[in-house]
Amino acid sequence: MSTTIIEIAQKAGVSIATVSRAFTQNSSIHPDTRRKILRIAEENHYKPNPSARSLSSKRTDTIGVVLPELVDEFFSEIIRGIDEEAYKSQHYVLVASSHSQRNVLETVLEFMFSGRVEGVILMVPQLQNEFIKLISRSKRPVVLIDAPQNINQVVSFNINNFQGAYSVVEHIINHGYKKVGIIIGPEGNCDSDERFRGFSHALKKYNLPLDQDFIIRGDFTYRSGYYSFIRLMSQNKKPDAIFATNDMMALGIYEAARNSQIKIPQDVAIVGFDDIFSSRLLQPRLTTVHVPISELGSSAVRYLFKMINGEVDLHKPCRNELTTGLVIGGSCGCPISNAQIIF
Amino acid sequence: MSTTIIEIAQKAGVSIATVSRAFTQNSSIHPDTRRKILRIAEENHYKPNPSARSLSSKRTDTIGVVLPELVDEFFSEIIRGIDEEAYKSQHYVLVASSHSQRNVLETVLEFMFSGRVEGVILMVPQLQNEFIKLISRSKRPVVLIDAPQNINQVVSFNINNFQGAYSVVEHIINHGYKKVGIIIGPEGNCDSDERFRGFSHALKKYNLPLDQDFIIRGDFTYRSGYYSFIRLMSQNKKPDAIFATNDMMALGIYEAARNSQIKIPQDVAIVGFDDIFSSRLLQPRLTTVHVPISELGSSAVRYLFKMINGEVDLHKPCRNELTTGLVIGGSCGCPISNAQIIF
DNA sequence: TTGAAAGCGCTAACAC
DNA sequence: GTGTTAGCGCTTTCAA
Repeated sequence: MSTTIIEIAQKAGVSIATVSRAFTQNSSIHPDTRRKILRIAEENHYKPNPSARSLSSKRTDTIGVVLPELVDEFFSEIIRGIDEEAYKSQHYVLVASSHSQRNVLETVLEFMFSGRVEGVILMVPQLQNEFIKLISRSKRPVVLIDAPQNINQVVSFNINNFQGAYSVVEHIINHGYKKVGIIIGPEGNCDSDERFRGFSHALKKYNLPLDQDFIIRGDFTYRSGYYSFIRLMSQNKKPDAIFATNDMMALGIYEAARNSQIKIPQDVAIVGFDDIFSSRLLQPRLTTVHVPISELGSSAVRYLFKMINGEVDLHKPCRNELTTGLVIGGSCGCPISNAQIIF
Repeated sequence: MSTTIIEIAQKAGVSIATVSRAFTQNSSIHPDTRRKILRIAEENHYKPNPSARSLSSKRTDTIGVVLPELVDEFFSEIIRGIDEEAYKSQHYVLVASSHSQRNVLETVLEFMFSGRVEGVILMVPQLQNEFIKLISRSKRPVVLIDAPQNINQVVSFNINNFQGAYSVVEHIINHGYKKVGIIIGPEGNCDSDERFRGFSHALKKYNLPLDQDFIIRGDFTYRSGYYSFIRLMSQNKKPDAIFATNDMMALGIYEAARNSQIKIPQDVAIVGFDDIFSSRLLQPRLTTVHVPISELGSSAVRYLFKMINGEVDLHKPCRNELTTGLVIGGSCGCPISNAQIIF
């Protein structure tokens, strides 16, 4: 077959153990011997066989990533963050996006119990109890991305949805709007829930009422933004500002507004959440909450490695919130130029 | 450690060979025996150890995917296509995006020669000869996504850039525009080259001159679209239609046009290429070329499996072009409503 | 259809 | 610092 350790050992005139040592970091071997072996290995295109290596060492140099089906906008950014960090630590990344056809739980189980990976980064929108139990018992480290607030038996990295929502809503309140509506996300979605909490908290802080007529449930899609806006604005009692709990719905709102000749922000102010690329193209530019996506991935990996290396306790719960930022556009009523920033 | 084949063999009262057979597809084993073994395995949370398995069988059930750093818009779609198809064939997907800091060649080599994967899907924007040689000698199958037209020693799946460009340019020519400009992509980029070929061919076909003043080099970025448009339109001799060789540049064009009070399509018609999400938000909607992204990934994987299974020759070059589609918006002058389609 | 046994290529004690 | 050797957990002949 291909070159093995034996061949290299023979050519270098050493034992296979020594060849092995040449390829492992912390092993006592004479620098000259190592150099020689590595040279010969190079010449013979020799690479240690990963299967053999991990069979005897129990290490796989691989981490698993389970991603949900939907979050398109995040996907590439998250993976980028993960891959970059994994690469720094010389690890490979095994991905699995959890199709509808696929049983997510099964995939995770497979990942965790088959010994294919040393740890798992898990991102599932609706986290069931089943998972939590599994994770908290797992012998392999698992780090969640975007875990519900109320889950506290796990390690997770999250966007600070509450703070982000609070600050963007506070921003519009400071503009003087008093009838602030909200289009929330799908039921049971933790991001949506937290963003709603931030919204409510801001209203309360500024003594504004939480009007049920101004709360509409969307599902984070463009389409639902479109129709939710129409519903909100066709009531007798109309909001003067709307917080779309994600940018995608804000895009839908813009179209609906255009179609019904409603001016943003003159007739109604709009703010979003996520700072997706497309939202920068809107006229006026959308005021929204910036989310540090790739950081979410890289932080998760960094922590995962700490767990793998035993620097932190595998089962010590740990919730981490990444700070969001406010992106000011013209949609909230701020007097900025309509011209876009060239990015 | 965790459960091994021996334990299961004992509990089932059979030899380890039989347990092994229960887990492999084409092996002669009594259905009852298999059922029993699988049940016991399930009860004991037993999964065959992948390293051990591939050490003795030479199979890894894993394919490698090397992606370039940039193509964000494609990234998630491509991976989705790949993952879905790989999942159907019970394979895992090992990804590596080739950061600038990383030596792509090295990664590919690692993938191909370390025995970690059974085949590789490779997507690199600028393909050097070094690669081609490597691939055509490789013992492991390699499928390229988006390979230059002139490379014919490899297996590749590509967008039919020529046809796509031809048809969208033909479309504007049919509108009666005679002074058609083009903003091309970065030097040496094969997509850009082919799109330019399609453009030229259409002009020639309809006896329109290929005016050097109407050819500007961009680099596929928003920014370059912006500035290239300004350059084109500040000449004395202005084009009456512009083919932006990707949508991202068309987005930049729209902003530049807005800033300089140039009306699309009244003053100048614009068409793009790629059909990215953001382009659907433009007013008027951009006429562009739709690209079957996820199909690119899944077709590549399907073919890779054929190679892995020995159904096709590893080194028989094979170029595949996926058909593009025309997406008609208002930017070319077509009389469609400004209202967007709700998608 | 099943079992026995020889590896797959490497790592990690343990000796020297 | 280096060699010897016993596995790691599985697949796959070969026999029965």
